[in-house]
Amino acid sequence: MAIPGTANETPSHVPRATASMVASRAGVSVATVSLVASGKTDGRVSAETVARVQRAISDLNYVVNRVASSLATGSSNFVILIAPDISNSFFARLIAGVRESLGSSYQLLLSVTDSGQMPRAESVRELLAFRPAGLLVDAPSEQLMQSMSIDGPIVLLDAPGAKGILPAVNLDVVHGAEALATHLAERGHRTFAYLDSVTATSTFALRRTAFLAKAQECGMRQTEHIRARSTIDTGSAAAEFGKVWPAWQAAGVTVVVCATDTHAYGVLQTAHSLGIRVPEQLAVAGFDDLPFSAMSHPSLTSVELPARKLGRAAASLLVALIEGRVPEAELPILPSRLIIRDSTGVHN
Amino acid sequence: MAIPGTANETPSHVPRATASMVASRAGVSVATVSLVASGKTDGRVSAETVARVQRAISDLNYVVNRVASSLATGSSNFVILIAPDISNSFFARLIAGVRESLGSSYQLLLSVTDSGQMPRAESVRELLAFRPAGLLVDAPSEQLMQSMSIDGPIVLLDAPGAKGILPAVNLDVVHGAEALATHLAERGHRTFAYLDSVTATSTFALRRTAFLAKAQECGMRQTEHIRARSTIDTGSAAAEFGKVWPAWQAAGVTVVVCATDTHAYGVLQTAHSLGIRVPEQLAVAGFDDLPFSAMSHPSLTSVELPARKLGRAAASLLVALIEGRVPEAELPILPSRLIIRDSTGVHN
DNA sequence: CTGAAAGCGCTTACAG
DNA sequence: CTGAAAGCGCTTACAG
Repeated sequence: MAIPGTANETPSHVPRATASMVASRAGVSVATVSLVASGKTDGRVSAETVARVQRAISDLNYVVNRVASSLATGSSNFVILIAPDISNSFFARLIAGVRESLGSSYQLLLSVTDSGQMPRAESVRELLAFRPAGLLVDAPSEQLMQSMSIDGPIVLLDAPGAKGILPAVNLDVVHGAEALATHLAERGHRTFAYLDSVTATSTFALRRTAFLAKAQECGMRQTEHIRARSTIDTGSAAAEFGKVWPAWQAAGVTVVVCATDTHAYGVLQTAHSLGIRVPEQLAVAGFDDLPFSAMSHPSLTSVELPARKLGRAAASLLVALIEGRVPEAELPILPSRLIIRDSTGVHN
Repeated sequence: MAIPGTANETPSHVPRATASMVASRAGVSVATVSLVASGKTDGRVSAETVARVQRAISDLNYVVNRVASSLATGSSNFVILIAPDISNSFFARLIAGVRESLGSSYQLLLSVTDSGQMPRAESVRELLAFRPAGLLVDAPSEQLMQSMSIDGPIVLLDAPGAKGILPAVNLDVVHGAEALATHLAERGHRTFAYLDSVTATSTFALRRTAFLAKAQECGMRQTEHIRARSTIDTGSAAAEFGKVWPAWQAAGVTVVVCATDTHAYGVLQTAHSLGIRVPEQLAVAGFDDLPFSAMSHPSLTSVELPARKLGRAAASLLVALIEGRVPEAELPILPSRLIIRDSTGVHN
């Protein structure tokens, strides 16, 4: 079979039209073509000329070469969002929010880091080499924040450690984590375990420390074997939980708190296959409140994080920076909310 | 609070270093800087000069401006993947596969269409204006395939209708869909309903038609109210199922087949809240075999689609096209596989 | 209202 | 081994 568009079929690559081709077809200069193509004709180009150029543009299927115009103007119209893990509906909502604020003025392009990896300073530099109008970096590590030099509009998302280093929009993870600790203490839990993410993202550090602090304040205790880690992946979390459960059980653990709902799903899965009853024998909770958490078995108690608002706020701050406007002095901190469901249901 | 890096703090934007700044610091020409920066020095630049230029490069933190080099060479080193819906672990695997084939030679950037939308021809053109090295388009509509002009390396993924129009890598959805129909017929089902995606993606059309054909061949029948649609979203699917269930029930439907597992989760959710027992009263099945399908309640029967392999095959074809190599004549069709779980468990 | 020309920051023959 | 120069396709003052 001949593959369409490849060498074994004579591709017939029509060379892309340039402004000068349009110019000669319309009988004008490239300067005029540029004006027409970018809609800057008001009081500068006669209506008749505009019409003639537009005809030539559509005849030739001309599209302005963004590479050339970026170079000429020193600016571009796309924004890159660097995200550590995209296989998560948290991101779908985040992206939707970013889109809302970006509107039609900027194209959004995503750069996804490899699974379980953090965005690296090196890849940020490579991306910057494309000269995006701005950069959004989700959940960067402390290290990345330190090593990033400010040379262009950039906004961090969900980067609680960014204070004073770079502009950032954050979630109020702390209140949600505290509400969770209080809730568990009220249900009578005394010994908990924490299943963390392997990445050194500061949002995860904050989720953990905020929960731990409040839990201790409420009289809950941790044992030596209190903490385990896995990548943000149901399978890995399930395996990790299976490995540490014997030690946790021996230590009297009655509730496992997970860095993300995705981790929690893994715990539910292994608990189910080991015959551990949830929530009677073991309570489980997570962060994110992914849509699936309402329908897992049992449904999952989770700290809801306002992903869409986060995206919206971050992108609108970025646009302000790009356009040289001074953003409102106070950056919003978006509230989190505890959603109580069956996985922490009984135990009193 | 002063926002770091913004106008209210005197940003101190260090202007980015250019090749000519490096050149004057190292006491060489920009041509030589270019050679050193791109590693083309073999037998062309003396070791001593190379070292001197490299010092200047690191002193000034110089990074080649990709915009300028793209314009100069007429080519870039990034690939854009256009995807209709990313909030789905199918994509995490697809992307991982694409990455594997792209290696370190090309940067991958994703462009996500709005939820429930198909990639539009217009946005493809806008993206092309950035002059990527190549384009990957996942699950395009028939219409998009028709209207896309071949002017650069492009590969479609999961586009069964692309035959002969553009190069594409496809999944063998048909066998999986047929296996599902056979399985359901063996379980004694006679009347089925189909919950489809709203988008006009050809992969969804193929899933449906392949299933329908085989189901009829096996003696199953459809009623007038056989088909419903929703976006690829658990909540919408749940709502849609709730709306059509009375009609389906009246028609004697005993099994609902869904275009994606995400749809199926919605059906499970509504079934649960309506007190419909799955699988005793209603069997449910989907396509994709997302990780969650192994742990939903009940676990979900699904047609597994090899996302990672799809990504790998598509990207390696694209790289071949970019580099002007003639790809193997025969494009692989990647096999699908029926995974039978509890949601179609009994009923005999 | 329109065009000639400089310049964005690179790369690549071409001379030397 | 090294540099001067042209050119990639635009945009934007500047003249007219």
